[in-house]
Amino acid sequence: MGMNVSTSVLRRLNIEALLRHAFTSGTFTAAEAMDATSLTRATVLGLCDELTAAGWIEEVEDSRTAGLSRRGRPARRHRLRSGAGLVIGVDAGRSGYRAMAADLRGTVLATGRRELDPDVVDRELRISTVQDLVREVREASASAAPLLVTVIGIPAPVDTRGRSPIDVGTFWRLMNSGFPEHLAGRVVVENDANLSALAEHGLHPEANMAALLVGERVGAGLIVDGRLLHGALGGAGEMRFLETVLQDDIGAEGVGSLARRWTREGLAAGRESPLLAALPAESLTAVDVFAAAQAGDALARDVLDRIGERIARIAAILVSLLGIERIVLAGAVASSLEPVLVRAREVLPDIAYAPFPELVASGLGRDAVVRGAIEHALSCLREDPLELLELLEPAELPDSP
Amino acid sequence: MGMNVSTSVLRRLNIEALLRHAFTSGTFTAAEAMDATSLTRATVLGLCDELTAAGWIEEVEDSRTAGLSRRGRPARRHRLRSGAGLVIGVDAGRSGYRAMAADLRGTVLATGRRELDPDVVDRELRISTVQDLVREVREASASAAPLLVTVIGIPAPVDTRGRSPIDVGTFWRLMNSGFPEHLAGRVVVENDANLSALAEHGLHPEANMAALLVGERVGAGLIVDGRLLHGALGGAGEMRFLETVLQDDIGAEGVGSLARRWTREGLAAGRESPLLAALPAESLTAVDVFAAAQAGDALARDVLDRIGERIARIAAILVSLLGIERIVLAGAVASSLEPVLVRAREVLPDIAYAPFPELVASGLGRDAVVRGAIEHALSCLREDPLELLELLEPAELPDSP
DNA sequence: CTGGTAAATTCAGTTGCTAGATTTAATGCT
DNA sequence: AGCATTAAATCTAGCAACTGAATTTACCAG
Repeated sequence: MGMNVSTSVLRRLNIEALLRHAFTSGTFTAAEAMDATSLTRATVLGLCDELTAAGWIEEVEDSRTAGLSRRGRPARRHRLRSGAGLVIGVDAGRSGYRAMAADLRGTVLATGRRELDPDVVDRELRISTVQDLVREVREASASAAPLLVTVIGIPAPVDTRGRSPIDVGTFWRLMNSGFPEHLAGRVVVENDANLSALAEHGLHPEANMAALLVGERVGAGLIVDGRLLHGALGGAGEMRFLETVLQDDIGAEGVGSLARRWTREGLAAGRESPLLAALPAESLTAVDVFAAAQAGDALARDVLDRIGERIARIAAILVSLLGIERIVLAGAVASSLEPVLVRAREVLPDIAYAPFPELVASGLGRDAVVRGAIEHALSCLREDPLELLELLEPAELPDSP
Repeated sequence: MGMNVSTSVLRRLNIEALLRHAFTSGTFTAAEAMDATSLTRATVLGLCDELTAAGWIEEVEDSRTAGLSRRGRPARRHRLRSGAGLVIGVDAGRSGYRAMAADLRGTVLATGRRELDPDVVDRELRISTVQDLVREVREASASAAPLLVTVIGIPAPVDTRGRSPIDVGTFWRLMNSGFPEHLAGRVVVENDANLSALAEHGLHPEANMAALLVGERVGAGLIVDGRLLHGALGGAGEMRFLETVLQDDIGAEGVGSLARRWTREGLAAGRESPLLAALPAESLTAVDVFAAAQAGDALARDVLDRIGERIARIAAILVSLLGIERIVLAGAVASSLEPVLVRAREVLPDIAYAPFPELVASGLGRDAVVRGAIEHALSCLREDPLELLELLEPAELPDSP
């Protein structure tokens, strides 16, 4: 059809504003959109009709049927058509991948996962695994909607342009396996801790917050003044400095690693711990330590306390240097972290100044990164709805369904 | 005078784009503006005429007279009229104020200063001093141009909205003395270290850099991903965490303070230092220590080395946690800091990982904050040229020629 | 003086918004 | 049932402001 190729600047601007309103608010009336876009009713309704015809929004029950108004002519109501597009989030971790497909309202339609041998260094394999997984969740989502954005979280620094630095080994390069070139549509690569931060930010928006991804290593996703930080070479949130600053050689080791290390050291130093001593030292995990502490084991409790103190130190730095108000600990062990956090909150007043940051454990568990990926995909859309709309334009916008 | 009150959205947008181009590029031709704004020649020239009539831009010698083109009809050239507006920057320090007035191209037209007793706690006095000083530099600038923006740098945390937290004492509140309510026009309050960072950023733009203001206390201005960080309560750049992290009670003490402290401690511990021991302990300053080190005094050199090591620790944290690439040390002592920086660069490889940040001393000396204030004022204009244009509109933009 | 180049100017044509009048949809009161 | 009331949708003319193309201007070189 005769859809003008170079749609006027103004028109684009207005469509964008309306679409953004549709993304942010749920269902909306013309009057609300008029407030949001400062356009006339005539214009808003005209655009709504067009967007409806194009399939981006849909008309829902009017305000009276919905019980929202009593007098006067009922207002027509529209909302973003959740099925207008699909987004996919992938947590491309070291030892396994998780993916989710969601609609435009963030409703998860399908999930999938793959295990990977963390020690196998095979770029091709990682790429094809992600390709497979994306195809799988897309099919499982049973949605004919076009795939708008795919966000991939990787355990390596990522700069504002999605690139990872060349590290001494090949690890980062392996993790950031050039996904955009090997997947269809718009692909965004982001650091995993950053995505956790976005996930938590989505649940509880706060302008200055951090997510600490505490698995085998600690990595932070930092949100300051409402924006995610990347830094040179994507280095923001890197925690190696702890090594020299805290004058030990522990550095950025995470909860898993520290729990094992300090338990072994304690046992080697002859500490009594019937529960932990009974376990084979080689297969000892953080989960065992948490369980032992729960059961009252003194060594286990000490270990968790030390971990809590370390978290508190990190918190003290983040709150002072960056004005962080809320720190969320995420990762597989997040749900067990409460005893660690209790200790951290306890010592914080001794090593930092008020106001202290809120210290909480993530409720998202293993899904934090994937959820963040979905969240990020949706916020890309919210920020620039037109760009995406144009990505598909060839087939789109012609005739009403 | 029939200028439509609600000038069309599109028109505003285009004027803004053109004005921004005028701010960023120096002199420009219609063709350049067409590229920048993606408008037609007809439109660009129309807007140029209007803006010229309104006094915001001016026509300068054409491209042939300027020797820029040989063939064809010479292109008309325009540029921002530097005299169209005035900006003022103030460094409202604890013990004295400095101010500068500059035109729209950043050329300094006048400077002024006032000394203040740092121990006098008098809000009214501080306000009236700034009012005086602003009036003084404005008059000294001999410019009839309207004052568009005044930026004031203060030694207290300032959040994104220009507010300082209520501290335990009244110091911060005293520093942030509600200037916007007591000065004419648009007034922006910003932290002094942040302004130093902007000053350095203006001279040598780098997306990830920090300014360390090292006077009696250390404070950092942090620029990450090209943006200044503020954090909750304006706390970003706060260095108190050093106190507990480095396990000493020195905390955020600056070069001046540390030089005195460590020299006294050295002397008290019986270190030999004919040069420094000769000076009265009470009036000893950092300048004396720098001079002694220059003259070969061993104690003085040790003190400077220790300061250098401390700077290196801070650098190690900033580069790792935030991906900072360049750290500029600013403040009154900046010009003497080279020996400190030499030591800092020397130890950095031992306590941090490559790539190391560039460590340099500011060349701006005592003017760093005021310069940053001017820089910030101009970038406010660059970001949103229309807002300012509208602030004065009453007399402006009346009839078409 | 003429041809060539590159810009400025002019002007009709078009887009897409706004403002205001009119119409429509529903309820409540008499 | 009929009519007033409310609030929205729709229709219409009017207009601002941009684009595109044709035309004119400015200047140089030969």
